[in-house]
Amino acid sequence: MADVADAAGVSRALVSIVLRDVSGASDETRRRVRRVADDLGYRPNAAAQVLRRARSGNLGVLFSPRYPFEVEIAEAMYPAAHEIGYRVVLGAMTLGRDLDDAVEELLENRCEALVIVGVDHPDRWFDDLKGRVPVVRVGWPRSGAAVDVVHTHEGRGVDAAVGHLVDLGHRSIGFVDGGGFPGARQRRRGYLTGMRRRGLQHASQVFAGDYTDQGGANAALQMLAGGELPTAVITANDWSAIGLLTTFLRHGVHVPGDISVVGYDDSLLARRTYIDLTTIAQDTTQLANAAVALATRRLDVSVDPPAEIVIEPVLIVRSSTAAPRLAPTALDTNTR
Amino acid sequence: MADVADAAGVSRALVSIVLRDVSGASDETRRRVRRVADDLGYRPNAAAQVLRRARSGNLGVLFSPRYPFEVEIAEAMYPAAHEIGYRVVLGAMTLGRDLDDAVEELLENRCEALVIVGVDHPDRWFDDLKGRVPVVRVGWPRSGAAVDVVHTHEGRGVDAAVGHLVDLGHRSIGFVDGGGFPGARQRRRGYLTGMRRRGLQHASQVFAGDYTDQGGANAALQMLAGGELPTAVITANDWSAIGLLTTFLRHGVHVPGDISVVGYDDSLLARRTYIDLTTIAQDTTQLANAAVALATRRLDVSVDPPAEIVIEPVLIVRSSTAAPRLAPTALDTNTR
DNA sequence: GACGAATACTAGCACGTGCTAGTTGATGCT
DNA sequence: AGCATCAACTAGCACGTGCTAGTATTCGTC
Repeated sequence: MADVADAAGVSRALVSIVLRDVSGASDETRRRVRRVADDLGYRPNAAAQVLRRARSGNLGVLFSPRYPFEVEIAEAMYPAAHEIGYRVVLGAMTLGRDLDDAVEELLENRCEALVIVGVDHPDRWFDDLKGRVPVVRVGWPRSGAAVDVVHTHEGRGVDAAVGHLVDLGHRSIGFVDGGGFPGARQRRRGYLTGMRRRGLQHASQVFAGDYTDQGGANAALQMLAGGELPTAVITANDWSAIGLLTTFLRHGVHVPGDISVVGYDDSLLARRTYIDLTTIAQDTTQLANAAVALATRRLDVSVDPPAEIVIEPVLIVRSSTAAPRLAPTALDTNTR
Repeated sequence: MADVADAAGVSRALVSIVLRDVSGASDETRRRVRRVADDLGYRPNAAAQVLRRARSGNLGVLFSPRYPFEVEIAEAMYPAAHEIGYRVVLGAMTLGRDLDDAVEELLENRCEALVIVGVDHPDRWFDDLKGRVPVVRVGWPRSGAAVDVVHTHEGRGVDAAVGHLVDLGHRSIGFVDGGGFPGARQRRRGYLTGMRRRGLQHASQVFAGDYTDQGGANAALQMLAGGELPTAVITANDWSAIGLLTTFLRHGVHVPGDISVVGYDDSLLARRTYIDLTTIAQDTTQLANAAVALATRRLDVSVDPPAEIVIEPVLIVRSSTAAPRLAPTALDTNTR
């Protein structure tokens, strides 16, 4: 900056004024300083800016790159944060780099608030962290921790899926569970409640799962081994649905001919024409905007009661669901 | 830091000495200062450190979250960078946030070097950028730009795949192209050369693709529409293979019964038991280590000739490839 | 022509840290 | 005792920026 000032023949302070776009410089000087800065390839030093300014403008986003839905949320954080003048700092949790490492780094970078996507940790941990920096959890319903939370109304989405399938004529509807992952319990509850509400509690079947495609594949194998298949399956997320669907196809079970499949998340994969999965959409843009809103609100007023923003899910009907066949078909489960 | 110094009854400089773990403090004081720092929840200010130190220790990694293989590379950068005392700063290219924005941000964060994963841009752009900061490209073979490059020996991997299929007895082997994406041209050339070397140039068939699952799915549809299927297909990457494979399954074409499929990358998805894809492995750990090595070498000696590190690919045989059926089968392409 | 007000610009401190150049006090050696 | 050496510690500057408090200069008004 001093170089720019010298080259333009003005003071360092004036360069600062011009580059920050605040009043206090004539249009002509403004143009000259801008030109000199460009010519010299000047680039502001973010470290010095953070040091000097009270605020860093950094918003830390913690996520696991190996879970595609978390990646989608992280992506959606960019426009959401940018809109209100914050910049996103990604904190990836990968092998050999756990949550604590990632948090430590973000705090050292003076992130003003943290958005934590899909992390399961003891309430106490969140309470401790919350004492040091505003924290917003995304994708996980309110727990015992007094932390701001944004999530979709998990249960209602699954309930809508049950309704959709029942309307199509299905009665035997299975559910692939999400294990201990974010929102999984709520989705399972939504399924069980939805079935009960329609007098189908006796037809409820929950299969183990863990939000991964592999888990979905295993669930499919379990169904195939169990004799009679349900006529429809709702899965805890899209990835489970992909694994399940692919495994069914591999065994000659047609979707939706033999069995209907519903996912959850409306991830990019679900929209592919060759998958074309009926699924429950979580609006990542809305989730991200809400998360940013909560985080920045905490910065202004340190309101005590933790907030909870619930986004409405929307059922997206594609071609992986259809009416069940009237007569049960002999299944060729030995195809491979 | 001043607070810690006051609380411990020592000077600020001594606290700095203790926390940086350099000589110049007694063991007893060391312990006391450490305890006080912990009690006060002291956390070094990264901005101030960067400002004061000559070097930031930051290594910028540019990638697109929507391409899973790039995400895997980015993940692998963490241990590679950490090992030599660098910290990774992720620069994500997403919708509405292009390469230039991401680069700008990383430079403002005073990244000492940039690792650019799978970006196609004019040579001139890289040459310009290179003038400002050391740049290493990952996953893209050397181009006209005088920039350090790390990639696998693309062609050799595909050639090995052709050999594997020919050994199994295949003669009609198709290839799904990767369009203009990183390494695609080299992979296609490897295929064509591999076929020619084995006297099968007349049986070469290249189908359009773009490294996406959707592209693979389209290629499969094109093959199905084209009448006689090849007995095996090599795809430009795993995602193309997934789309292709799923589409085949959907149309009642069994893999590997009716057609063998080979991918490229050995991504996490290829390893799933329900996919179990024969594929050409790119060692992300090796790629990441090489990238870090090149980047830091540039920092020490500004050597002129751009370096190129080529990693050997390895063919991983799984269950998506098998010997072709002797008699051509009537294909039920109307199943759905 | 004097004066207040507005405009255009500058001097210099502060942010939190690393590091150089010290100072102090103890120890060993002649 | 006198001196060199060393460990243990401290004072204070510098990094690049933002911002407050200031100084010239111009302009409009009576």
